[in-house]
Amino acid sequence: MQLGKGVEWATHICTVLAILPAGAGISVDALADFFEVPSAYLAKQMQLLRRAGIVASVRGKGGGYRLAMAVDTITLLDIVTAIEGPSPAFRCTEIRQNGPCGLKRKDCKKPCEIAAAFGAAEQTYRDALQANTLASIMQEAAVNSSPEHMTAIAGWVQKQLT
Amino acid sequence: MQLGKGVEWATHICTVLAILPAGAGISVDALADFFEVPSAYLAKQMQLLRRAGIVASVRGKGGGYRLAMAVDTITLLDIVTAIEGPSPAFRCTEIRQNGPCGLKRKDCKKPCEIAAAFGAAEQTYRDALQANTLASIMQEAAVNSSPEHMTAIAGWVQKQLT
DNA sequence: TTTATCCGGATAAAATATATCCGATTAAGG
DNA sequence: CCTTAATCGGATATATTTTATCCGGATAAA
Repeated sequence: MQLGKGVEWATHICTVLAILPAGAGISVDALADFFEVPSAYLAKQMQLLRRAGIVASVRGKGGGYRLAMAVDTITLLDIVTAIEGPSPAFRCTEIRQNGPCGLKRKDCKKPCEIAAAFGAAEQTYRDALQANTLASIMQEAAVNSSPEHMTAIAGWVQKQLT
Repeated sequence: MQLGKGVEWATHICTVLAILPAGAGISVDALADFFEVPSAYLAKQMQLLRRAGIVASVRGKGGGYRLAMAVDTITLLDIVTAIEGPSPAFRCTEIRQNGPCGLKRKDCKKPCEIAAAFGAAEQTYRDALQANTLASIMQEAAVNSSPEHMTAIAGWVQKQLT
């Protein structure tokens, strides 16, 4: 069970978009350079974020991506769902309906105990992700980072806008 | 992010092994028939369970698989870890060390806030799975199942032992 | 018009999940 | 001892997903 790389990329990128001046955008190529990830593939992940309403894009020269929501309303769950889709990790194929002792479909309106347990566990996972907003992530990062690093990032962002 | 089918299969199969008379075993082919899953592939999953110490196998005629641990000591987490391996779903590739503002490796002894948040969320998931033992799953199933279904399964198991 | 940028689809390579097969090994039973 | 039944382990094959690239089109600024 693995999350795609896009989840890590998208989350880090949201933290960069979060420090953009209001109204400004930044290009996919610039973001790809910043993290040294393939830009063509990153572009795909950015489109997923856009379709989820997390970021917005502006076409044409001087365009780019910016956040489309307030940082305290974007959660890690939002990002994961945007990139990975909403389908749960545990796939119940209803094998209890198979074989010589298989149950009839009408007797399977409720999920089996196993599917229920996995579903509940995944819900705790989603809840934990939802408790982390982009704002809270950035606040922690601000506490843990050196001032030099933060000014370096701010300087790089500034340079992209010229 | 998806769990393999083996997780579902293995969990259901453990519930069948749990109702075997002490010391008895059941073959992979019989288990595959019971759930209508491909036996050759199921055999692979059973080997993973065996290497994890969850089940034991007896070779030769009359052999087969049986549980190797008490039902109240086998958790869903044990089964998932046996089948899927121990590696976490979120893969941190340390992209904070990349690019023009990349951090030095020595400044990255602690995981970043993003990796930490995902790690904590996965821990809640594992904790939730660990809270479900095979015993508790079977107790719930006993409450929810019809007596007819349970006797049908018991009868099928009996037939395999002859 | 030129340049920069996102959009969407087509395509392809790589990795993983799914599935099958077969020889080796082991044990029960005649 | 010999045959038969059964698992083990490795090799192999197929399908699906992930990762990645490319290109033509749309859009907007200079």
